Amino acid sequence: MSTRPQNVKGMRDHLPQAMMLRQSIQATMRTVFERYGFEPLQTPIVEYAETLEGKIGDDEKLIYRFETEGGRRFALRYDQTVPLARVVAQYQNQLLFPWRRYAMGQSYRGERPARGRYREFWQADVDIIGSASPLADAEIIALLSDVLAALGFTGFTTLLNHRQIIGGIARVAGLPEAQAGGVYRAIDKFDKIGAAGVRDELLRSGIAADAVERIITLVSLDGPTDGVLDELGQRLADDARAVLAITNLREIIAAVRAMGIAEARIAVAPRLARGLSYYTGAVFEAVVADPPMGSLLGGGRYDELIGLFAGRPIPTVGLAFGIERLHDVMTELGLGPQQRSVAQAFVTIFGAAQRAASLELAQQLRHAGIAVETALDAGERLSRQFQHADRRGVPLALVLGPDELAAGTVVVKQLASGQQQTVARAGLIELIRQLHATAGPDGR
RNA sequence: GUGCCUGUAGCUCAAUGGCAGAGCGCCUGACUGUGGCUCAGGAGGUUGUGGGUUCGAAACCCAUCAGGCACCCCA
Repeated sequence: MSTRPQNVKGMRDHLPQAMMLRQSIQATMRTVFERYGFEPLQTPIVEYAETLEGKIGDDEKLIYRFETEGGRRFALRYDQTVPLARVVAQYQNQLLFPWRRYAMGQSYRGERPARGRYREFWQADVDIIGSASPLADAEIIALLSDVLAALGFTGFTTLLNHRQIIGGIARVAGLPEAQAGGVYRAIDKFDKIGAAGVRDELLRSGIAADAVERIITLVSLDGPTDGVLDELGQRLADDARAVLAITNLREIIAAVRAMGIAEARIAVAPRLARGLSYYTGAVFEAVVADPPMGSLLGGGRYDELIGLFAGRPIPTVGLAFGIERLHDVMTELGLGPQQRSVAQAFVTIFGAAQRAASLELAQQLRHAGIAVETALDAGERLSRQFQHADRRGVPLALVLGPDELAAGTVVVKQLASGQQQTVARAGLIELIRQLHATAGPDGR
């Protein structure tokens, strides 16, 4: 190995500062997921290539594949939904449905990396497997609202649509199924290129002008949830599947309201198309206006995918949080824990004569549940030890010198302010906890 | 996968074909029980990498790697 050290393109190293945020994101999610009764599941990153092939459509070229000497073909998972389908099929007789499970882990896609998009990325998936009830959809939407709120987001909106509303729009415009895919892709860009841009794109793809206008009118619908649904109901009244879809959305929204989700948090958006490859019912995603970032999460109902593996229909609704995007956006917004160090206190070593006593003090604190970093060089000047602790972002430095040892006390110095106090050993743990509890927003 | 932009010290950036620099950061000391401030001094570069053009390349050309932006698609 003489080459320069270099991480693989599109795959990130997460240094401690970033990891503290990532771990807090995951811990927050785990707490909320379990509060909604979801159980953890973990599956291997590697699957047999055949398991993944034929499930996600044209994007199969993005799957990382490799082959062993013996000719076994493997693939890195592309998402956590297909592995879920495999697990459901494989352990059908051990699982109780409806089954709520969550999974956090990395997936891999050979895409061109960009901001908020990486070749290795973590997702947190939650799914309710084996229920067609609109209450299941509503549970997922309520959960995602709680997760985003718990992470500190205040300005997010969950956009809702339904696969059969989009399908109905295409059908009402008189488009054959073959042309529908292009229409979906065009209208999904609505937020990016606007109504005029979508109109241009549709016209350029050869769709008749009057059909284009009908589509634009429908996908431009915006405003209060019930108003949009009423309007859709009138304009799509001739399409039976769309009518059912609208009823379904009304049921979901009624349940979401019953769960107390604020009206401002949700919006019916006929322009939301998403990757429609396996979605069959409601689809949703959450977006923040500032900073601009693609969707933070996306999901929907897919009643057929798991059946491909299980051999019988298993209706499922779920979503995936994009941990990379949450991480990037939260970093830009300054959300999440601001602490720079996991350690709450730094135990200095005054000199060789106090080394043993300092180590003993550190252990005493650790066993009391306080995260402690110690100095490692008894010969280092105290000033250097303070400097090191402060640079590391440890809020407190403890000094156990000859005077303190003689008096049975410890000096506790708050590095941010420089204030220090001398406390009896008996009161030390209480003082540290107190200072930690009253620490400012930067953990100090 | 396609197109465009960028890459110089740890970081942010100068130097437009002619001696590789600044600010911040870092190290040492002033300061042997107290970091940040101040002052003095110091270290740090294969100009992403490889090739080419040229008397001479950080600069121009080609390739490659990495990052960003727009497509495509998505978390």
